[in-house]
Amino acid sequence: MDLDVRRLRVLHEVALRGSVTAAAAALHVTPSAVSQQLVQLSREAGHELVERAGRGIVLTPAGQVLASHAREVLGAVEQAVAGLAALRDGVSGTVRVGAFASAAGALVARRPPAPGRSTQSWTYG
Amino acid sequence: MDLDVRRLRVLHEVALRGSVTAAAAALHVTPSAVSQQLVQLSREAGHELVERAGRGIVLTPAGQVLASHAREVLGAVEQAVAGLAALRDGVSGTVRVGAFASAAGALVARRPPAPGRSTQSWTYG
DNA sequence: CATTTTTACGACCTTCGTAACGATG
DNA sequence: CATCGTTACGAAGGTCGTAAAAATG
Repeated sequence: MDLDVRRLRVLHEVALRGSVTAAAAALHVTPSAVSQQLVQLSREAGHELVERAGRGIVLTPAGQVLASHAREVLGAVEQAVAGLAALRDGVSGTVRVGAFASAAGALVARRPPAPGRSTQSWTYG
Repeated sequence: MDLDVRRLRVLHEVALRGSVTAAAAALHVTPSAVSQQLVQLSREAGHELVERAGRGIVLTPAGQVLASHAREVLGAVEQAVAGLAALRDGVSGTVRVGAFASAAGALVARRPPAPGRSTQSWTYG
């Protein structure tokens, strides 16, 4: 039981758009896939996350709580991806820090890695 | 490409323990599985994350950066799980907020949900 | 009856362990 | 040569789409 990112994204999208169909369209999958992921996620979470309301669905309180946490997780993942992209573009990194020290410093508004330390993580982007 | 939580946990464990074998033991899987997950993760990340150093391995700078972000993601997931557990134990939730208002207030050291709002997330545990 | 969600089912993909191999001190 | 990491490969499990069914206004 690991609360997979993919499933959390599904829940987030359902919460955001208010329907399985709309979430499926946004995620470029079928409503069937979204529905199945929700079943699996609620099994993992130990709570019913959505319930039918008329022709659509609404999130249960547990679903709203988990959706809120899902946004945190997705944000952290997004930051990780941004960190890798920054690394790829040479904003950070061992070798290029010296070459781009001043430019990087202005860009990130943070101190560059201390000399002698081969790597250091700081705010990028 | 979604930077799966399971794979980030593998990287974190490798970073923490300094070897594939030790990480595999901690995760109750074989070194083969850890090695394959690292290959897949580095493919997704677009960076080499580890490199052989003598008989063991060391993280590359990119690996260290991603491992740092992995800790953020894992922390967020952990909070989500804690949130669900708290919900299951009745610390939060729509119906029980009124009944346990003062106890919950003391327990969480935060204001309880405003009356009239059916749900609200705040610090628990 | 149109729309939305869910379920049954099969094809495809992923992941793991075993076993063999390669690398290193 | 003992130990650590990687690769080949097959079995087991997971995920998705199609199609059919169920629910609702």
